[in-house]
Amino acid sequence: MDARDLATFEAVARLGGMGRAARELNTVQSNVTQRVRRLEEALGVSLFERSRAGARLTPAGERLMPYATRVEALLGEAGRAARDDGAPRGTLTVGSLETTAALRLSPLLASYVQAHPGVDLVLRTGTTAEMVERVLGRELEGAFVCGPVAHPQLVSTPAFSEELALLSAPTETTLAAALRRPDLRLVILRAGCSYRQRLEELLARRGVVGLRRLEFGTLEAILGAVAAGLGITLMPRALIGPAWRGGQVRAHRLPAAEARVQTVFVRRRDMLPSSALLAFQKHVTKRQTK
Amino acid sequence: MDARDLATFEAVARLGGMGRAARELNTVQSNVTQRVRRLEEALGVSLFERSRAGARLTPAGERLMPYATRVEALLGEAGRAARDDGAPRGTLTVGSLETTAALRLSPLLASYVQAHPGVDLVLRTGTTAEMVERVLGRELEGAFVCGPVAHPQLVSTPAFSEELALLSAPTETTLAAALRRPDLRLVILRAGCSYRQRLEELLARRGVVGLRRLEFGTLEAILGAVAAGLGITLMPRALIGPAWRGGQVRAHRLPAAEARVQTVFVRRRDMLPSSALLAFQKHVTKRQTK
DNA sequence: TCCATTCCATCAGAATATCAGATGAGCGCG
DNA sequence: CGCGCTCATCTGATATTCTGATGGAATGGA
Repeated sequence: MDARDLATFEAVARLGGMGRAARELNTVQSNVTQRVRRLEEALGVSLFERSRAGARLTPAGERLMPYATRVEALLGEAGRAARDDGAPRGTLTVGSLETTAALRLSPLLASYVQAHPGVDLVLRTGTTAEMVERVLGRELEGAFVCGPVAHPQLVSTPAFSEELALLSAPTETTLAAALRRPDLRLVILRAGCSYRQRLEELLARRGVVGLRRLEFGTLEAILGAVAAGLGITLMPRALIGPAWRGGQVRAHRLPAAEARVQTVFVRRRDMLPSSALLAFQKHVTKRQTK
Repeated sequence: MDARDLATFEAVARLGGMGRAARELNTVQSNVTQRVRRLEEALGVSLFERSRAGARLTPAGERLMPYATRVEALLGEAGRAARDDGAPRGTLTVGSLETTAALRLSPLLASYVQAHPGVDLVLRTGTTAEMVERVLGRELEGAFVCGPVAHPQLVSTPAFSEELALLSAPTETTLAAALRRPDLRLVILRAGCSYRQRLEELLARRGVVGLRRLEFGTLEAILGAVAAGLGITLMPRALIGPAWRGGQVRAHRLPAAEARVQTVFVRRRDMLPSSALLAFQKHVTKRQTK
């Protein structure tokens, strides 16, 4: 059984059609048809039900499908294992929450790339949900996300511990006062942000629900909006040093149970970490204990 | 990365030379060279150290090797999974101890092949060590061996429980008397037989060591030899009914702790059992409880 | 009903890849 | 030095794979 036939099969099954698979594989449809046919002949079973709408897996195809993905993953891993001689090199693609990147990662990344000049480091930012999705999809080798993460396919290691603070305009002297404002809004970074969810839970416990939201793409814009009295937000206390010191925003302390948030580093359980990733994790741990 | 290149690589690594691999793969040496070269180019690393003596793995090759075997196994399993629709068919190859085959398996096998006419059943016999080796090497889907078996790659399920008896010529009326004979020999089936080992342990506990051995290939020959006073042997009590009834041999009862032996069915942990094997195991369990 | 669209199957020729066999080079050994 | 062993390289024959065109079947809209 040819691995490339299997990959073709996988694409057809995933995309639900031979033509679509051909486009993804940068080839023509007749080719895909031929590969699938050959696979079917080699196995002696029919893998797809063909119809006007496309191709649908037969029971035999359903049984084969998980193997197709596993073989692909294993071949990829084999290549990495053979190439990787223990000296970190190549491209390391990791993800991070925007806030973590801003607050913790810059010095860490700087010293990492300095220590390992053979590595091309790529950092993607996004929400916890997006990062988890991308790690599962093998787009990222790992990611810093808001913990805890419980997923059977992932293994997570604690990276940082943050204390969150609720920010309001400096004119609100207490948390209670800030929450009493009739035109209160949540100023958030992105729709799926895990701090947003946390903030809403936190407010709900205080009887505040159904607030309007303002969404800004950058941390600076958020701080600016809060300073201007447009609303409140939640973010790591350590991140707001400058703005707070300048008196632009007021940080309201929260009870420890609500304030503490663990940032964890997650990676796929079944993917062997590259030397570059191992060195990265070691780097993180070292910084953390220091 | 092509799976066939990987298989070629695996053969070269295992046999220690391209020419030898070519012979095993039914092709010519130039072809093997080409495939290995392509693999090396694709990976960007050298996999073998070539020399007059053959080809030796480089560190990169060592890292790739386990993946090569895993990919091969996974592809084989994929084919089986796709073909196997739950109705037992195809070839089922199992192993068994000679004694277990004689004592327990004949009716079981008969009813199994009757219940599943689509299955070609192959039974290989040998010692526990041989069977375990073959199961690990995927030559057998599973085997009945002398338990307990503790191997991380194997999973074993109890199949039968035997009571062993020590056999001597009918002229020896007691076990003690039988052991006192100066020209005592062990009559055994094969060199690696697990009953032989057990018998020697058993005798050692009674202060009898260093006995000569007689090795015969069939159970009948062993019983004949014991009947003729050539020596003693150990085998399942249930197996010797006819010979014992005929007064040809005498069976000496052993203490329960020494007499009980579990026959277990072992299979590879990481290999998905075929429907034929599942049906077989179910068959065994049913018979056992009946 | 008819036509455009969207699937998949099939075919034939061109481009590629694979194969076998011959040859060459390196090296140790008698 | 020639023999026997290895692997590398080359070449032409063979096989496979790719492409682009064509055809059929089903669907949905005019």
